[in-house]
Amino acid sequence: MAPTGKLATDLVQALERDIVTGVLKPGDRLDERSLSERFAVSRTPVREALQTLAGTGLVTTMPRRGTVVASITIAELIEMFEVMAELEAMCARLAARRMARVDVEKLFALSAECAALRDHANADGYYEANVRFHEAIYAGCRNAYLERQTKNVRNRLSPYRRLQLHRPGRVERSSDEHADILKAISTGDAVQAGDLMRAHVAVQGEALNDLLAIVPRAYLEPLAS
Amino acid sequence: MAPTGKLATDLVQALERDIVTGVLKPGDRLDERSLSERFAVSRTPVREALQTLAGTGLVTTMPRRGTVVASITIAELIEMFEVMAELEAMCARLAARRMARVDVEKLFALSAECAALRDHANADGYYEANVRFHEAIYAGCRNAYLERQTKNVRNRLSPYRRLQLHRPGRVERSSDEHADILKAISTGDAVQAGDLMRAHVAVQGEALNDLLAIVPRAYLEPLAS
DNA sequence: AAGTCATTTTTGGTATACAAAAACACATAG
DNA sequence: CTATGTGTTTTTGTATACCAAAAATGACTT
Repeated sequence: MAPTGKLATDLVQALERDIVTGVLKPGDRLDERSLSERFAVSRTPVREALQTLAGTGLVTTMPRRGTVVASITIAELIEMFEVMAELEAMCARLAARRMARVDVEKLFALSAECAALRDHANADGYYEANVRFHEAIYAGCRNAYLERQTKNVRNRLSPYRRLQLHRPGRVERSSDEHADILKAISTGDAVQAGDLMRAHVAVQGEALNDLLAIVPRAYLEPLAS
Repeated sequence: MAPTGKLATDLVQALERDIVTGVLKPGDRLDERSLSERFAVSRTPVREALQTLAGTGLVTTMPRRGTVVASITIAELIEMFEVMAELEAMCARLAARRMARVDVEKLFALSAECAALRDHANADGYYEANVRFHEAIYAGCRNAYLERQTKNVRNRLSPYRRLQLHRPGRVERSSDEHADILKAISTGDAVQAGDLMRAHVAVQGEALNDLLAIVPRAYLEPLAS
């Protein structure tokens, strides 16, 4: 009818946001018809959007059985954290060698922002600042491809990462680690920056056993519910 | 009409193969209608396949301007080799720690296969054996996610990698490096295996300046031809 | 009463049709 | 001769209609 002129790309962005921010939880069904009427478009662009999201791994499409927000098994979660730690370490290592002074200044500001929020018992606020700090380091590696890849893994893990910070004492430790990483970067100690970042990320992966006791059931079940 | 029952997934595989093997070269237009009649399907599954390929980065879709086989600029190529080297190094490092003895035996066989082909002036044959050797190491890291990611980067680089081996002396050196990497893996020296693999892959990236003089023009031009 | 098979219903996959935008070509004017 | 503008053509993007397959439900049989 009224050809909206809006692109299917918008759907990808909207759904991605809903998944990353947790509005849509792993395992949630993504019904093509409901989505099409919710966004006031036909099923075709909805299908294309889901296809794209399936490519990034955010949703899982089982042939003839529909698409759901991707659930990750514990084994996959551990694997992804292992890769994530290495990619972030690489970002930090390269950032220590390549980051411009002016960008390091901005990184100091972001670190201060994190530190300011650490005591406010505001885990969500800290989470946002934390994301900005890490993304500034991704950008600092001066490797756009690495930056994209790292953000992609982060996005897939984000529904699970968010829960991590609710563990007691994690915010404080995280903030301290940020300061150490920043110090290594600002002094150009690439190896140290990489090692610290790897540990900073890996500690979340290592805490997966603890996670088992905290996380809602739906987050952990494999795709076949 | 005749409902094929076959999945659009087949199209992805076919196109992927054509791109990876070089039948379709970077910059080639992928016209939806021609593809649909070539594969005897309608435009819908073709579009879905292209959407999927765009997700993996093998093709580039410019809104309203069609999709082409992804061209990579020199800058992107360097970036991707930088990431590739690190991912493969990680695979080798983990493989040295986790690979089963029986799989190491198979790796020895693959290495011997490479060595056997090194003197046959058969660059394509060596290329295939080389791929199998590397993929065996990916599998050996026992991290399916890392394996997928690494294969993905490799696929995107493959049109450019293939040319590397045609450089004089490269096959021989590559084969020697395989032997050294294998030795480190079989003795469980994880750090050494990682470092050797990183160098093994990175040397191709470092040779990009040489590549400039060899590669066909079409391979290097940015998307906007 | 329970299990199995058939039918119905829902939903995913494909094809076709239509609209809009961009590429192309030709013509005309400067 | 070149450059710009308009009309045509090609092609992408979206909508709708159709078909097939799987899940759900109900009836019949054992």
